[in-house]
Amino acid sequence: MILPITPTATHGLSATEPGRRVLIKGQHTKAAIIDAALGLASQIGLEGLSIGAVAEVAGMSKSGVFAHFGSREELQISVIRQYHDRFEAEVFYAALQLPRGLPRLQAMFDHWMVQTSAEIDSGCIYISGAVEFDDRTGPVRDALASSVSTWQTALRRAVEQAQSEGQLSRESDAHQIAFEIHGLILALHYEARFLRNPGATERARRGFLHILARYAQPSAEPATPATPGPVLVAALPARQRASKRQAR
Amino acid sequence: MILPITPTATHGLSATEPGRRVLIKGQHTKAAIIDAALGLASQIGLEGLSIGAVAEVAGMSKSGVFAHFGSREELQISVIRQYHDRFEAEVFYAALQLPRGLPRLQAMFDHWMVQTSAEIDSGCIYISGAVEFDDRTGPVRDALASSVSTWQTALRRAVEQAQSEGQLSRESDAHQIAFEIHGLILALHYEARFLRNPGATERARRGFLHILARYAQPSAEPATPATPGPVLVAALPARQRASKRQAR
DNA sequence: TGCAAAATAGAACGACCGTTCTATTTTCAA
DNA sequence: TTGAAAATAGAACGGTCGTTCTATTTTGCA
Repeated sequence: MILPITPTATHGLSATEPGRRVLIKGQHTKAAIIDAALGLASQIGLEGLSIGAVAEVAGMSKSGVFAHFGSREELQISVIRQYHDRFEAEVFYAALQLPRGLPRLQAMFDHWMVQTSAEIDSGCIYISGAVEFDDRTGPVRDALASSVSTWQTALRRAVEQAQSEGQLSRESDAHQIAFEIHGLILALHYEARFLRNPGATERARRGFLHILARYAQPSAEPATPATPGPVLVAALPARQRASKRQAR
Repeated sequence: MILPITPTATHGLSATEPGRRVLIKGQHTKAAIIDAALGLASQIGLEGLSIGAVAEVAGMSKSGVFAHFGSREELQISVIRQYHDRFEAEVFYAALQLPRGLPRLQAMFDHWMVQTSAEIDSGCIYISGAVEFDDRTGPVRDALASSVSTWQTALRRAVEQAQSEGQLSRESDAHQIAFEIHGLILALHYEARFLRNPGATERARRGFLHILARYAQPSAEPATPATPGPVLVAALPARQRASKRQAR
């Protein structure tokens, strides 16, 4: 999956010959700045990102940081791009190792949950950013929306594959299923991070199983949700990792 | 339902005798300021609330606005209290007119959806505020969290009543159901307000019906919750007073 | 009507912001 | 080793912010 975000000078092939590159020092520094900025933005939001604060964390001067980006917006976009890459690697690519259909969809949700749970302390810029750039326009909002949309499309495709595999009802609406899954993640983030309610993780996991049960194969429509029993809960292995590296 | 928010000088019984009060002009002004501030905070968030901007909207001087609150935090808290009252009236009290159990729960969700849909343009401070005050402490966060918790408790109680009425499975977890409903509202807000995806409203509505079906009492009529029709929504008179004190 | 109290305005403060400009230091190919 | 280019620092700018202080106007009971 290719990023829809337009790449800029980030990718570090340095001049002279194409093919031979020496990572100039400035690019190491820039990467370090972006890491620091991502950490900061996760906590206080993209809007809270001040160049002075980033400079302090990175151990540089304001103007030193600024020179790498040319504007605060470009710094914010770099942070979004970095988050996109990380999210893609740890949630999307990691799940691609499993066979398409339900296992892959389950893995996507699991990794998404792991990511979100890790962000209960750090914060998620896909969520905070959505609130901050609700009614704004411009390149930062565009980068954010495009990044989120890419992920949503991938998730929806996984649902559709589970339908083609005959594991989810073909009559159901993949958009609808993705929407309900997204709601679980948002509720998890809200209740765990803001309200500090324990148990939110387990509720999100159960909610996912409910959705699967609700849309499970029986071609018949809604009504009886296939599994009348209590919760059916942790039926599947709460997490399965084939080989890939752990999230953190 | 009593606000858990500690009341301050807002409630306007003016001096001399208790019982006789003349609404002094300052209190009218203060109410107008809070209205202006709520409108502003809905759009740009509680953190974006600047006294200068509020003053401009209210047609006053910065110091004139400031004098009514003594601090920006107190202004923010006043805004939260005002939103709380409005939300309570239009979502909670309005639903109390319907018989307890499923009809009332359905009405709560409907009014919540109406409220949220109206906020697709204006924004919802329960959602934006949660992101802004995630990892902060202090009175503003406390007021916000307390207000949200009050509503969540009311929602959960409505679920429990539907269980006692035999309309939802008694074995199911009311907390879990409320969590899933909350997720739908959050997803609606995210997709409609940030991503501008059409169809989010319909998906939230369907998701709610799915939840009801999933937790329906196996014995009673499942799947068809009261009114299968499209909107059913703005049926009730958006507000009623007088009988306030019920609720428990 | 008078007059204290309340309400409001206006200017100024220190702090932080993004950005610009100018030096200085560091890097690295020739 | 040299020297141009890249990287970084530091000071300063205009702007906005919450808040304070002081002065003026408005209010509403006696």
